Amino acid sequence: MGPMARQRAFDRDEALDRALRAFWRHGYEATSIAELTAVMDIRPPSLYAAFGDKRRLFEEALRRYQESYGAFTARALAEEPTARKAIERILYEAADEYTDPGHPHGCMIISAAVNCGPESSEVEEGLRLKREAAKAAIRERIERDVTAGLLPPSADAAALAAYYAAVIQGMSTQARDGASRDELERTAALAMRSWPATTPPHP
Amino acid sequence: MGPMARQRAFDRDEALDRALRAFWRHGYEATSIAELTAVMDIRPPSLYAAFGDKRRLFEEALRRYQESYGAFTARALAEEPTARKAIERILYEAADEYTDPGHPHGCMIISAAVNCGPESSEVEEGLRLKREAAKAAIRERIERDVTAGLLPPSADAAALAAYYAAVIQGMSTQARDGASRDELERTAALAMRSWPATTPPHP
DNA sequence: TTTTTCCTGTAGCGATCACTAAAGAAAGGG
DNA sequence: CCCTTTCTTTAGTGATCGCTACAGGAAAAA
Repeated sequence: MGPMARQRAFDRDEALDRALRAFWRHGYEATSIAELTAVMDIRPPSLYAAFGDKRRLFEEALRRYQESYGAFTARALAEEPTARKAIERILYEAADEYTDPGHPHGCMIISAAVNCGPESSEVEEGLRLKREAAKAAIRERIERDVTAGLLPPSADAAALAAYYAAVIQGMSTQARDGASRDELERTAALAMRSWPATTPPHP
Repeated sequence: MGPMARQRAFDRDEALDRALRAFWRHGYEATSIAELTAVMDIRPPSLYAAFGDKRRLFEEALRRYQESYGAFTARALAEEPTARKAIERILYEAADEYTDPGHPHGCMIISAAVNCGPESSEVEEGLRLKREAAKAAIRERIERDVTAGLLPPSADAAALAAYYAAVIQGMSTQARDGASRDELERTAALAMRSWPATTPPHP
């Protein structure tokens, strides 16, 4: 065995969580290394040794976001017995999660890379792909219910998925603008009124 | 008469329109003076002499946006005979306008100041107030129809306004992510299914 | 203690940020 | 012609950007 070296003096998990919240609130480009080192309470060399560079720190923070704060959509799609119940649950959990006073409002994947210069267009594109993937997951869940006969064949799964994706993205913007949980729950209730009849029109 | 001076060598209106499109696409902070002078085809001193500074140039571009590309919402609310027709028209015109290949996609007021550092929080707040004003205008238009008896007293004007504001904001995000006009029109159609019955339930 | 190894803080790298001083150039009045 | 005015261009300003060289300190094996 070779000699042991000095150990890290800060909590990597807590530092990552603080970076996550900074990126969540202000976005990728607008969060400077200076602000990151301030909220993480470390100096730049420690940040670069532990996380690589700003891009990799953001990507790791984003992965953690998806596994924690942003995991409720995948959970609902996997656990609920019908597409309708899954989407209803997503909307109401979004109303709760997006307005939680314990962390920044809205969805990080929707709002963390909207205003980007040419140097971070890859970050922008990465988040766009995640939004597309979320919309595709909703569409596939609806298609399953159409195939199973729970929804009429006339139900347009792609259109419904695009519609509910838009509602969710709008709820995120509203939450960032200060909307309350109750207001978002009323939006969720109105959005569910667009759901197609579960019984297909008989011939 | 005093002596006459040298005249401006560039078209101020066209330069403003090009700055507008740059801000529209990349947002306030992510659009640098270097990029602005490049697309406007002028040098920094000409920009500062004609428009003041970056903040004032953005505000003037935003005013022009509201008077041109973004004027369709106010027009619909003022011209249509009912709140329902006004909102339906807004949604379908948004589907068209947000995906117009002749200019950046989405809505500038929704997306131009999402990721802001502490130095441009006033720009962020200014756009937030414009979004709140748009939502309030929708709410007041619905309230007018409730008072006129076109909608049942049970219709929650504030909730409906928040819901349609969220749908519009979601459509803007979808358009920026590459959604087609047809896709947004299907979202508009689905959103209109949440409209309350025009005839109040009789006792 | 000595040695080895890696973390930590200071201090600063080149590049880019928004912005501007200074001087040349264009236009019409005298 | 010259004069005045204001545009234009060149060439920068100090500040901040993401990032890092370097030296010193901490921890454990020898």
